[in-house]
Amino acid sequence: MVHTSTASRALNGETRSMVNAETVERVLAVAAHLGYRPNAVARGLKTNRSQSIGVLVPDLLNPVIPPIVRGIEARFAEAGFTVLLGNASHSDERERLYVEAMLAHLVEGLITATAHENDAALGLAVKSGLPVVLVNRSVEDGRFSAAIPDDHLCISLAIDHLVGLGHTQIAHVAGPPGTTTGARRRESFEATLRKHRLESDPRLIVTSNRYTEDEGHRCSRQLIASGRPFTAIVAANDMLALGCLDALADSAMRCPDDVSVVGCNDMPFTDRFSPPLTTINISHDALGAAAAELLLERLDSPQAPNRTVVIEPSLVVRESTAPPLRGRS
Amino acid sequence: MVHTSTASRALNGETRSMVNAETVERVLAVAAHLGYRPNAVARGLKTNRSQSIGVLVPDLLNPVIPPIVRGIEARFAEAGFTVLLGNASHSDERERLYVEAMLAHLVEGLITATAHENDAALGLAVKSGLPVVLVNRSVEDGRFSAAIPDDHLCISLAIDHLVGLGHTQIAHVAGPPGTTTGARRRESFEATLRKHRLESDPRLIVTSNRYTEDEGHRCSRQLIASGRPFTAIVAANDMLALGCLDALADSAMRCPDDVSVVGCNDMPFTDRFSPPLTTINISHDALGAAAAELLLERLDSPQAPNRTVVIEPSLVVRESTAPPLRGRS
DNA sequence: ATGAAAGCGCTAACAG
DNA sequence: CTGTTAGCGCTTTCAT
Repeated sequence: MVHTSTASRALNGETRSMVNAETVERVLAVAAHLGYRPNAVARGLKTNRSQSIGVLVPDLLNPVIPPIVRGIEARFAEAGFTVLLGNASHSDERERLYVEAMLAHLVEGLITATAHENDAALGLAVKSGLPVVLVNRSVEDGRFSAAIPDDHLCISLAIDHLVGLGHTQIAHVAGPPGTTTGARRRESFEATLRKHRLESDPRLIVTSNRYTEDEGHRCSRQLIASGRPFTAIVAANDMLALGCLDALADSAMRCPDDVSVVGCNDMPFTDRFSPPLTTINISHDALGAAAAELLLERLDSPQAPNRTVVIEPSLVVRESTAPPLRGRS
Repeated sequence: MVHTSTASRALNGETRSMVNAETVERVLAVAAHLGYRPNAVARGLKTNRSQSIGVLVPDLLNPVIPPIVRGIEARFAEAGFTVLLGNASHSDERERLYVEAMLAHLVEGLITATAHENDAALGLAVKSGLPVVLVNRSVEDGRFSAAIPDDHLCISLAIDHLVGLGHTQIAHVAGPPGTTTGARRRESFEATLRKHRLESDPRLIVTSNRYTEDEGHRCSRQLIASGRPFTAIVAANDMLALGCLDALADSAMRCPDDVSVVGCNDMPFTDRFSPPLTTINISHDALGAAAAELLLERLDSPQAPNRTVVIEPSLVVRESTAPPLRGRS
């Protein structure tokens, strides 16, 4: 027979060295025989380490989210952590509730893809001393580590491509200004046009309120209704781009013959749309994996300074872009 | 001042009635003031109720999975439970690891979309006395409650539609035989053809090994190579249908002119494919919600008999189906 | 190298 | 109605 503390030491890899090799073997054998499973809850209570983290997402149905979650989850599974998932459904209230629940379950850290300005839930997490890493979206202050795409490069790849095709009248359907992706891509849009010495007409920039097809549709209609000529649209993401395609079809404008469209994200099946969408590929898996790595780093050394990992996007040319037709405006 | 047990009783809705209303108020006020958050881990240790459940999925990147998870998660969030998510990546080993981890975290139940024949992880969960509910896929024994689509209706809706259009030579790209969706849909395919008094040619049924585009492609090529004439394909799901579309294009056969294709699931964006895919809509949200309800039921009354909730699918006609061309075979 | 004892934060039984 | 006591299963001093 052997006492519980010895057994505990034998079972735990970190303390195994403290105990006689032979005893270790005996304990392990008996444990296996009994189908003993250490109780993570009891351990967590004692050690304050639940071996779990929280992952908060705005909407699982947004196609960019599952690969991010997968990336996070794969890395943490490897590290022996389980993932508590919260789908905030774009509700601040539910977001807060999830953070509360995760805190109650003593998650050791939180990765969130929900960050937006004045994020109360984030404030709560920080106040409670919970390590937080941002993924996909960031916020402007430096309180967090984050894994984000290079928003500027996303837009400049799109514009460079269009300019290379000969476009000079390029419109932008911008993302929600409360998100860094929305705000930064919009800034980059204007900056990149300037770089190409193209005029940036404010009427050719319409801002969406959400990243949805409907909003893309509404914004594009507004663009068309403005009467300002344009031969290409850069949409802040693929969902908006889809809405653009619909609006063009409504107005009997052909894509890419009359208007080229570039999306962003390269979500699944964009290659199968009609026309197949030219877009900017972002590896959302890599985003998730990088966020996981950042949080693991932070758990390891809580004092380390915040870091931002920037994932580099790439242009994917398909059939929604073509040179502008001559003689049209 | 008031003692911890009184505070505990005041804080807990179930026992609140045991304590003076005025005291309750004082406790609540102080708790709020202190930002007190009950420690779910400690409570779990004492009560053996972790207020969490496990959700095991084969692959988050499969478009039918996120809505299922969302459905489950929404219902359980409402009930005050958190969700531990495990992405098994089609690996039995990882599946087992997740079940172990979830057991260690004392989840109160498990919902899994990974069920397949000889599922070791499921066996482990059952042996450990963990309530398990199956979603999307089922297994043939009666050990589990399950929320599944009406597989037979899925296929008969597809075939009825094709027969209505005039097709008589209908092929089937079947799903993996180890899954109930694969096996049952295949049986239903043969049964429904018989119902219509159509010959079921074994060479016009090809079985895939996984629900992927590639497998759909491979199976369709095999169908074409067989030399047997057919004017329509019923694919066991949309991913396989996508592969069919590709294989037809490879062989310079047009869809729907030469061959009609029907998928199953109505995953996101199927309406935007070229051609837009005729398919069978299954509400995966409802599947998830039903599974959640079944597990909650079970947690409430552990002795209740197993139930299977069957979600009714519906036909969505788009442009990948048309009457067969006359004079062709 | 192992045993003994205490305690993580909470709740449940038992008094009072 | 409220306080006291004990203990969930584990880890961690502290002794031995």
